[in-house]
Amino acid sequence: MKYEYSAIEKKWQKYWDEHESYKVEINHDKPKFYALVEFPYPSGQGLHVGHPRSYTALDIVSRKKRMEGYNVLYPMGWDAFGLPTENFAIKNKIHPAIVTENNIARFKSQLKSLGLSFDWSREVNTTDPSYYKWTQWIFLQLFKKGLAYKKEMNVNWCTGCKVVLANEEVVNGVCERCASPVVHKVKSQWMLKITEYADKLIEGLEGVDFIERVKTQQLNWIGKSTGATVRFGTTVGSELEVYTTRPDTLFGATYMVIAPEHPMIDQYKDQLSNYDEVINYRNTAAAKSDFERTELVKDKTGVMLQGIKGINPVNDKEIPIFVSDYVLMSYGTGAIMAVPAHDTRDYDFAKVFDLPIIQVVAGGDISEAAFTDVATGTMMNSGFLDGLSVEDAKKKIIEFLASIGKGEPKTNFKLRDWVFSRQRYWGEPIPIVHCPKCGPVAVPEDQLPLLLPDVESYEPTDNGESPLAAMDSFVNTTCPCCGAAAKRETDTMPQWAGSSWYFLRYMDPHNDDALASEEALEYWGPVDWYNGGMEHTTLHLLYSRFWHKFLYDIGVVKTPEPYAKRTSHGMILGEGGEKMSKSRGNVVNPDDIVRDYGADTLRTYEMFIGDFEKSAPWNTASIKGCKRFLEKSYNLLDSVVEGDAISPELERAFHLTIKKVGEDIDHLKMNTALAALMSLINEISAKGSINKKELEIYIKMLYPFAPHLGEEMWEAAGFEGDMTYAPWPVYDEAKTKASEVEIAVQVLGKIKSRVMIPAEASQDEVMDIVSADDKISALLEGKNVVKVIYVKGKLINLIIK
RNA sequence: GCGGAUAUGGCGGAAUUGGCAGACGCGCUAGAUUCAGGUUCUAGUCGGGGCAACUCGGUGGAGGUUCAAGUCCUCUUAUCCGCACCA
Repeated sequence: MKYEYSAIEKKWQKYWDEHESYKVEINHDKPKFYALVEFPYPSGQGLHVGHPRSYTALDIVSRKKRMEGYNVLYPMGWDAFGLPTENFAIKNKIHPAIVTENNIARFKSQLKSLGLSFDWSREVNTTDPSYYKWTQWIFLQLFKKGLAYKKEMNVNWCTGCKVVLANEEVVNGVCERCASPVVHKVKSQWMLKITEYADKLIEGLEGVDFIERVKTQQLNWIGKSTGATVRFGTTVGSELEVYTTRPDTLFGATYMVIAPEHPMIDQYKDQLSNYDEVINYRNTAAAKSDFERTELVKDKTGVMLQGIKGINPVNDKEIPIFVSDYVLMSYGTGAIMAVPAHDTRDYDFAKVFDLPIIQVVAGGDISEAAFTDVATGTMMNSGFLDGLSVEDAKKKIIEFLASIGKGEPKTNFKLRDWVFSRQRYWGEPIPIVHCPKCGPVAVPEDQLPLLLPDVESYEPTDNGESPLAAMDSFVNTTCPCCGAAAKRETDTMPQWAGSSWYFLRYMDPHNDDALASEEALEYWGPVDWYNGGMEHTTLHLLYSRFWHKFLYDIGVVKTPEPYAKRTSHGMILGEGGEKMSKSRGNVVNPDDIVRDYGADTLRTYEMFIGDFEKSAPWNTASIKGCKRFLEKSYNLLDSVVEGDAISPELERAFHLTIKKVGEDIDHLKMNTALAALMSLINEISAKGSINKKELEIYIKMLYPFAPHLGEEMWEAAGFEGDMTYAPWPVYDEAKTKASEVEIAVQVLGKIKSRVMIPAEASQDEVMDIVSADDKISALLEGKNVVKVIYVKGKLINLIIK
């Protein structure tokens, strides 16, 4: 029989659609399993071959879980707000909603052609007012709890997209999306206090099953450090507060540094004899782009303040204060105490300006480099701290500083609050009214969703105002609080908003009274397995954990963490091993592969391509191996014989394969699961026939990988019942063991022979068999066996003299 | 600079976690089938030596631990990915 993949795949896709095969409802009689993949941004380019890698992997997991009796929720939706759509709309004069609709239609038909077992009745779309109603609702809850606030601040302004970017979206000083230079602008922005959740976001990582590098990246991004604030005196009377993680080195502080933007510069303008020089330096530093600033890391620059000195609280010594751009206004207090002997950056600076370097922790060679090891050092040159370990010295100095009112313990984070405003059209309107009397007021919840108005032009404005600001009928309103004339907020939310909670909406997507019902949240939460890309570790994953933790705190969701388990897939690269991109011209379109080889072949190939977590280059030539494997599987139907039990010749192979395939799917090792199935079919081919029972088991194992083919074979072979819920085969551990095994015989660690032995043989019995082996007995001639190492069922190693 | 990962045939990649390196697939070679191309089937395919049984070498490089190392330790090289003056 010829494997007519195209007809088979269309037939079953239609069947699944008509029968709503993967639709699920709450069912308390079954254990639930919630599998989630990151929903795509429906771009104009259509599906990329990278998308199916993640979707197919969790599709396989989901299909197996259904067969194991789980009530499986595997949903899909659209993260559809965003700049590319808006830019396309501007360029082609089509409303972004229409563009979005078209793109979604294309994506959906592409996804359906891959045989993914999504419950399409739960499809969500972040741009749908019935969806963003709840995005806005969550924002209002944050606002009411004081976690959303407006602030005049220096923001990252992308000169290309004409939009404010979050810190997370700026990469090496350029826009992550369009690579245009990013400059700083002062604007009033909505902010979300993610920093308030910094500790909870760290603590929550302990209880979840995330791959290690995801946890590490989140920890690094949050960047918690513990130390102390220390208040130095100054010769102009006031105090200068610094943050340090090394209060133990206070005796070694030989100068101080403040950031160029530090307010004390202007505060003491009159006392500064070189004020002009300092301001000059400040302007030069400000003119440097983020990119230049990072490029010039090694060459320290700065200016000494003339007329003001710092006073070390521990010994009352006067020390100079410098202005330098290696100190950032945005971290700590914008000022540091410099301990060149024990900090690399201070050391570099001290060398440039020829400043004294006083060693206060023993160890290392201070003439060569700063000594920064905190684990081994002992304090020296430090008065009452001398002889203490670094750790003890930290405690003691903090106690001392506290007792004289000059300092206390302090924790700092690298994480900043989330810049939540965007001056663009295609996003959720922020539901706030600005009243001249009452200030910013929440739009009443019964008025949600606050709809995005139809506007003539979506063009971003050069002055940085949102396109919505030009629309008077939207802007002018009355204050919900006092009724006075007021103006609406015209900023919209960033794309990350809708994706920060979409997994909750899947649980109950059509609910108009709540983001999801209590029952649905209780039953489906948390997500049992979430797979997505590494590129979302510090953005989406962190943001959505933050929102979820907030919703937990206000009693909406039932678990403190949204995702019980998180895995990541590697990228699919172009044939040459480079990233697939339009400009390189190496993009593979999944539609072509489906047309030329079939969806099941594409699925199988993407799973077979290599280790799921690593990137792998695409290779069209290799696909045919997977096609052959599916053809061979299909051709099994031609050689079926009767039989209601696994035949003895294949018994062990089947039990081993059931075990291997099942375990490999659970660990996302799809490549080796497929290798095991290929080996099994090779054994079946060698035997020449397959019986009914064997075929049944084989189809069940093949089905999660190639569901269309699985269904077709299941039907053709006349098996009863719904393939989707056919019970997953079980193996018998005892039957995976062979009665006889071949072991390697080593002499002095080198393999010299192989012998067959009974699997349960003792070392003495094995020795008897080995001694009878011609090759070995020849080697043992005239020698003494001084030691024998026997590894059961694997090898025996004879040490002779 | 700091942190993490990776390095195995011509290629993608396996190796039950210290126990027979190269599973599975691609490609390649030879043969069969076919008018031919494609398909399919059979055999072979890490390198050196040998007609062969066999033998020697071999997991980026250099050392080490061990009866035994792709796997553990030390040093080193290359590539990729994070972070990047966070005090």
